[in-house]
Amino acid sequence: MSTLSIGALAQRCDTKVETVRYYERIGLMPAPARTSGGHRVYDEAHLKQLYFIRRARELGFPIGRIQELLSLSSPDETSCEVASDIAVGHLADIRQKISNLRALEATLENLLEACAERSDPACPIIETLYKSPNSLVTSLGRK
Amino acid sequence: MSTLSIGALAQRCDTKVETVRYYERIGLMPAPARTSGGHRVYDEAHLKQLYFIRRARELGFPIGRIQELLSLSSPDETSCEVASDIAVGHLADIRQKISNLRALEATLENLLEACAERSDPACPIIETLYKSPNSLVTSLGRK
DNA sequence: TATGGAACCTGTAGTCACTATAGGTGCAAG
DNA sequence: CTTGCACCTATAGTGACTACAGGTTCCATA
Repeated sequence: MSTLSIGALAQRCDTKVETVRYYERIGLMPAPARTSGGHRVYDEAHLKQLYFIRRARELGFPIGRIQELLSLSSPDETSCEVASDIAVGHLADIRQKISNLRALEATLENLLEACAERSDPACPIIETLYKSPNSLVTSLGRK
Repeated sequence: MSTLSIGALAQRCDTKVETVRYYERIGLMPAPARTSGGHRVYDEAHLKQLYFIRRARELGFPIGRIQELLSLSSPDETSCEVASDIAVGHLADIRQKISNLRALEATLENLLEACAERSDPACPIIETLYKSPNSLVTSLGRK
């Protein structure tokens, strides 16, 4: 029954108006009805879908994966297994990123410690960056 | 004495040729000499600078920060303090990212556990994403 | 010296997920 | 009826590259 303008919809989902239009442009949100003047008119179904999208984005799912998740919305066993697979893959990505960032963190900590303790005038950060080309960071996983 | 083609330079720094040209275009690398036919000719100084840039990128420094670090290359105390400040800021960014990712990791783990234990036919991942609009993830830092 | 093919050149567009701007139009309250 | 905010489209910008198209140069071999 209740309809929403794009601004009201965006506000309810903690999104920007431009983002909603962007989702429509890329086909992530369906095109809504329009007023005679051309303003977009949304309904409850749009609201639910935008919630879904925003929550999935909050969890870091890329838009392609969200498309897949949206296409699984008939709740049977198969779709849950597919959704789990998508989430497992995403979790693996997140863990890889965490471990890469931790390696960076350790390296930077070491460099800063060297700066604090330095005796000669050269800056250990600058010096280290100029040094030989083998990897600074102990083990960065492939992307 | 020794000079390098763009391909040789890129290979030595584990970079792609296109990336080297990109760095030149945005002013991160100086424009090198050219052969009569227009091919770029690099020297030792370019090699060192590209090493520097790639190592800093490996550490996740954004290009703007690398510009700043490059401008500090006269090694006196002041420059070391500025470099440390840049690194401290960068370290803070990294730690923020790590903590955001850990929150995501925990949320996804919970969702996957719910999928494994589910009794009704609905998929907990899909269901959760459709639910109310307050934040799924316990505490995500701003930015 | 001729030639073939790899490496190089420029310029442009695509990636991801938005964000921002310019220049205009609709709508609803007062 | 007017004001002014919300809305509209279209386009370009972000970061750090990557990829392509269509052409040119270099150099090692025959």
